[in-house]
Amino acid sequence: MSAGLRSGQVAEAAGVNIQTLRYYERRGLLAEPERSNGGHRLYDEDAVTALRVIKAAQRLGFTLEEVAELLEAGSHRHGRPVAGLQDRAAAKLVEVDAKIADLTIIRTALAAAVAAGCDDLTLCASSACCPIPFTDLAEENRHAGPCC
Amino acid sequence: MSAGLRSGQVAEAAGVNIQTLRYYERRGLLAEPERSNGGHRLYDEDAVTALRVIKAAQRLGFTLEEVAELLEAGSHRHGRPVAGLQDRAAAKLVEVDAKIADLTIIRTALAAAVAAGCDDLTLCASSACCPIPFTDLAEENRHAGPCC
DNA sequence: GGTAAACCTGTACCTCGGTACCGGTTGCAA
DNA sequence: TTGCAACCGGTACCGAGGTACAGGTTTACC
Repeated sequence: MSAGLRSGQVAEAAGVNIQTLRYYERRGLLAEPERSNGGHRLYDEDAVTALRVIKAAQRLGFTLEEVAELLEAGSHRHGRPVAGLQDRAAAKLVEVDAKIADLTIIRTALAAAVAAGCDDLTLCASSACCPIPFTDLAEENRHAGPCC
Repeated sequence: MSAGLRSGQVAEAAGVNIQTLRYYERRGLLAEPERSNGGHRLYDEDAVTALRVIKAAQRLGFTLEEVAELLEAGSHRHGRPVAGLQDRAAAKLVEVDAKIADLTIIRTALAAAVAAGCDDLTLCASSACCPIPFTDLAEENRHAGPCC
């Protein structure tokens, strides 16, 4: 039997590129695996799980840097309290909510543009009866005032 | 009276960097303005509007490339029918809806993680009674099955 | 033992939307 | 006229998350 998974197998199993494995290793997200005599990486099953965790965290909106910190925080929590998953998740929740709110406004504007039959940006911008709230969108002061 | 707006004034008025003006000009998003005898750009008021339009379109989720095409499509629509704002907005609406759906799932997972008091990613991944649906998030087959 | 696929390191490159720096010119006001 | 801010073109760089390629070694199988 083989003494571990080859990098190609791990990449395949986790659905990532082989280069990405090495990239994560460089970034400190993935532990350095054992090596064969010839220097080939030999992973254990946990590596696949680790990759899934990373990908899940990414999908939760964390950057790779944040993921690295989270893994750090989880593994050796000896010393000062690094803000853990708990706190970061709460903070991220706020971010995600904001993003959803943003997208919802955008959705509304898009839907309105479709409904109104807008077909020319510059025309719309000057026609003043166009449902795209240009200025509201351009500036950061979003309060969804009526346009026309 | 001055014969037009200087680039600094336009940048200020539209809330963008001067370099960004030139960048947009290079990308074909902003028309090349008049020049002073010495070669300084002299914009008219429309330039500010144009910038606002670009920024609005960006906030609607269009890339600069798409914005450029939209402006092209709007201005000289002589010849084959380039898909206009109408169609693209509809397509973009679908994208935005998908993004919102994604974020909503993420939101739910984050909220669950906070509620359950998760504080360690790797622990959670192996504990199997953690509310973060790692596999569902990692893979693209999202159907929000229950975790524990 | 031969050979092809997989793997290795290192480095360069990609996209996207800008931003920064450089050395030189112009505009404008005192 | 002098001084300084604003502007010019050109080029390089940022950051995030990878991806690609070159040139060489190792593994696995027949």
